[in-house]
Amino acid sequence: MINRIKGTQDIAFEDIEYWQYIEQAVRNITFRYAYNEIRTPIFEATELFKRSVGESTDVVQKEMYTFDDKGGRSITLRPEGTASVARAFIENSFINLGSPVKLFYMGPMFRYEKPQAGRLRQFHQFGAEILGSASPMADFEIIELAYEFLKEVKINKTRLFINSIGCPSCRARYREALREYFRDKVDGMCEDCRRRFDSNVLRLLDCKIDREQSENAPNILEYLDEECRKHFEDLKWYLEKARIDYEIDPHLVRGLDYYSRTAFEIRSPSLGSQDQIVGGGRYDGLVEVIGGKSCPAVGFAIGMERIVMLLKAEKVNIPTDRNSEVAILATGREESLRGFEYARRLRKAGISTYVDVMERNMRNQMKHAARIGAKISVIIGDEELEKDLVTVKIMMDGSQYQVDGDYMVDYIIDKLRDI
RNA sequence: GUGGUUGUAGCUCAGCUGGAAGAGCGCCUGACUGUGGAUCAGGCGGUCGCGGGUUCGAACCCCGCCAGCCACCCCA
Repeated sequence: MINRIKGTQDIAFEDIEYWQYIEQAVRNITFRYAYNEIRTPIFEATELFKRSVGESTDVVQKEMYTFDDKGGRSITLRPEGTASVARAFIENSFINLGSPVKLFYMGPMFRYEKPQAGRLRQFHQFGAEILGSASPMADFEIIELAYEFLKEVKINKTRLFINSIGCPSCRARYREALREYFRDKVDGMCEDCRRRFDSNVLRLLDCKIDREQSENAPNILEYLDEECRKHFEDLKWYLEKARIDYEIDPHLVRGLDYYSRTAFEIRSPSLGSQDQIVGGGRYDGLVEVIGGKSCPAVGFAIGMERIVMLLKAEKVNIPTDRNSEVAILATGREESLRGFEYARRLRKAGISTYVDVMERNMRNQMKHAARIGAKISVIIGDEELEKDLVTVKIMMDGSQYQVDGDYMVDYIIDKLRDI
């Protein structure tokens, strides 16, 4: 027996309905916000992710699926979507389409991590990006879009956290202040913190073990320069006016290197420890880092399996169109031939039609028709064959009607309307 | 990557101190001569996660590995 790869999943039947529901919501919301879909390759040159995500991040250091292809090129299965979008933006000169460029994507991402509920090695993200606008209006729209998406799929109990991590120069000053603050504390802190003191001081803030140590730490918001502060104030103003509740979390430090100024997350109390469903922020430096002309940008990514988990946890009703509408049951060779003919007519009329292909008796065909949720069964036995009739059975109440074969399709369309 | 926990039929799970692999549900078939969700009967289906070891004998004990789950790390 060959099993699926660790951290991957097969999605079918009941589960696939959640995905189709979510994908439909993505299409609805992005259409209404006038975003354009982009599909990039799921693998890219390794260098792209090293440069954009950041050499020092966990994603690049230990979570990438990287291999050499037969030409000796280092290839990596994309661990996230933004880098590819930025690359495509530069490579195809989308900037000439007029700024800003609003894009969305959805699809599989790959990270070599230890799986647990809500965290997989192949997982799926829906993301949106605005490239070309430095305005807090763009930050606002991105957050609003994520917010409206959650409303669209009927997830309610979420909390939005925002922060600003400033521009590189604010951050440099803040880093100094943090080092000053932690200098005499770090020896008593956990091993990770001691390591991060040098490599990434900001990360000391969200250490769960040494939480109390950072309680009185300097707040990054007090180290923002005038422009960054204004940007953050404007974003908050738009959020407040739109009545989108937010909480400021000065410890919110996004993991990926390319973020600047706005960082935000949406978390849900209905999930376990993997409770973050949306992560996003501004990444004004990214496009330049991977070789384009400097271009401000902001975006988010939403974890689709976490949305599925939430829909289940919150018992959101998912519409289903899985049931076939009509099942064709025939009792013999000639009858079956006629059955296929009638099935073609029904399908041509756009009706989902199931044909039994098991050569079993009427009872068992009927049993199966009921099982798959057929609303109507069309019975073709020797009598119907001879008289060019069909017997139409309404499964819900068991009522039956003999109908001329030529009128069958119209008759069934009519009946389906009432069911 | 670290720690904990679980793994027996498609699903949910029994299986005593180590002594012939089971039930319910589902699936297929029949009772029903052309009619479903009911009943009854029969059948298919298991290398007991995998591999070693201990033992006369292992689903059960020991070791390793694999996979799921939980927490950490990190993140969506």
